[in-house]
Amino acid sequence: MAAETRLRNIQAFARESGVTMRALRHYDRMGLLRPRRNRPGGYRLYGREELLRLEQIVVLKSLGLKLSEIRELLKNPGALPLMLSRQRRLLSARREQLDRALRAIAAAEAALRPGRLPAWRLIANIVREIAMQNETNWTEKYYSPQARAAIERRRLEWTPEMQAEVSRQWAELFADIEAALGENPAGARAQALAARWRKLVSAFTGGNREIQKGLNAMHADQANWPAAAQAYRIRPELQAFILKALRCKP
Amino acid sequence: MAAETRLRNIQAFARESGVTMRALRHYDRMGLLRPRRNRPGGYRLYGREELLRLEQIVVLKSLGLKLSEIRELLKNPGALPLMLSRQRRLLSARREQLDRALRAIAAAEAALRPGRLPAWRLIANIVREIAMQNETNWTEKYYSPQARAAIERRRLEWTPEMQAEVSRQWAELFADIEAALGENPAGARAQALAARWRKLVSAFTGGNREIQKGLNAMHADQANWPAAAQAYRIRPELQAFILKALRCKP
DNA sequence: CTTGACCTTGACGTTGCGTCAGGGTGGAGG
DNA sequence: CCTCCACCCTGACGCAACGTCAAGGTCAAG
Repeated sequence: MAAETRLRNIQAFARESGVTMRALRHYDRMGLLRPRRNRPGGYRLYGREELLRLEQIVVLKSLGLKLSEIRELLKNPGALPLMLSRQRRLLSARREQLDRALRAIAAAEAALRPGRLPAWRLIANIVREIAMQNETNWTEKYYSPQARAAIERRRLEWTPEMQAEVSRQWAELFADIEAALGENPAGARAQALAARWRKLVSAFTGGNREIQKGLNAMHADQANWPAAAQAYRIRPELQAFILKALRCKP
Repeated sequence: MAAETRLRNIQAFARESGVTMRALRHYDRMGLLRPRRNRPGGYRLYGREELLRLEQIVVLKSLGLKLSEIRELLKNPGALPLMLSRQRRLLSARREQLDRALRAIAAAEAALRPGRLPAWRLIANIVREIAMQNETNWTEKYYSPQARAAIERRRLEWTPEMQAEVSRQWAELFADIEAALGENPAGARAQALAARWRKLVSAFTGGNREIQKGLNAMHADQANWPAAAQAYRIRPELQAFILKALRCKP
């Protein structure tokens, strides 16, 4: 019954701890942090002990743990190592996802900046193109295991900036092809486009024949791509044009 | 009224698009993707057009946009650049937060691995120590602007691995001090601990006098730290011991 | 006509609180 | 003693993006 030195009401405690009153009441109800309820009228009273526990809660919450998990962990601290490694894996995965999104945004912004691509559709394609690099599952159909290993190696070598730059170049190339659609595929401009195309392809394949073969097989089979990949497709008229241009000068 | 080539029921469409039926119904109800409802019986029918729109939705969702934002964006594509930059900033912030959490976990795991720190309290302290590096607000009281700028510069130079490593060393040092509490502060072991302490401090300050002065002021004033920072505190007996040891051989 | 696969809407659960709404408590001033 | 005002309490709904039943229509085949 020794009255603790400093027992505070919920408002004062909230101010000092930086946690809102609502959150404190929430933690109370769910059994995560139970203040004392000595006073008549049912007032919550928080002391030093509660402050310490709350700080542990805040730390664990900042690691992305759910409140229920924190509750169990505080009940049984022995589970800490497991929790940590589980959480590390989870956060790593989340971070990868975030990085992909950031790369995609960077690429899309790069493509928008020159003002040459107001076309909504193309933006979606750029974004996809990057996302594609991770969704290797459905490419199994077209790439040999060696080719996929090579792709994976190359992907690891690329920085996000390089990926964004390449995506930007593809976007520009598509825009330019679109603008040149009516021209003669053997003409100078079309041939310049074909050259850019070859350069970008070899940037992706790294000169690897295996990869190039898979890429060709894939493009020849566009119509049969799974629905999820439809948006990666090159529009038929663009494809026809660039194929003609590429065949002019092998 | 020209019947579209391939109109699918919701189940088939869900399979092909990789989006669950529940999600499709959700998108329908909230006006994000409205399928046709020609058939009697009120069946939802999805065609090629819906597939394209759904793909755009999926892409934007993968960028972390909320469904309501996507709806507005598809209504008004001109807002795309703004949305992208807003989203980039948001995701960057979220990534920083994630990195901090990951660093904290790495440090905590490193401290746990040697099996020398079963003490729950110390773990919390490590975690805090790292989090501290960002919460510079309350350090304004102790550090001069120049010192804070220097701290910020040094923080940017550090890789997450370096931060984790330093945190691990602090944790080990605290554990060793704890174990040596009863010994003579002038003895060989205590002096070795003092040396490690000095090395770690100078690793943090980078030899900068300004920072060191602020750090000293801070530690001298431990009792007055704001509540949110209480967990960073060095336990009094540890502090007393290490101070004695440090003073032995200046 | 029945069966079974497929479809519909409705409603509650999840997570961590924000935000009222309606109503008690407690100490100070009149 | 009464009143006032600051402070406290307990619900209860809302949000985001669906998961997960539940109860009940629809459709093609046998």
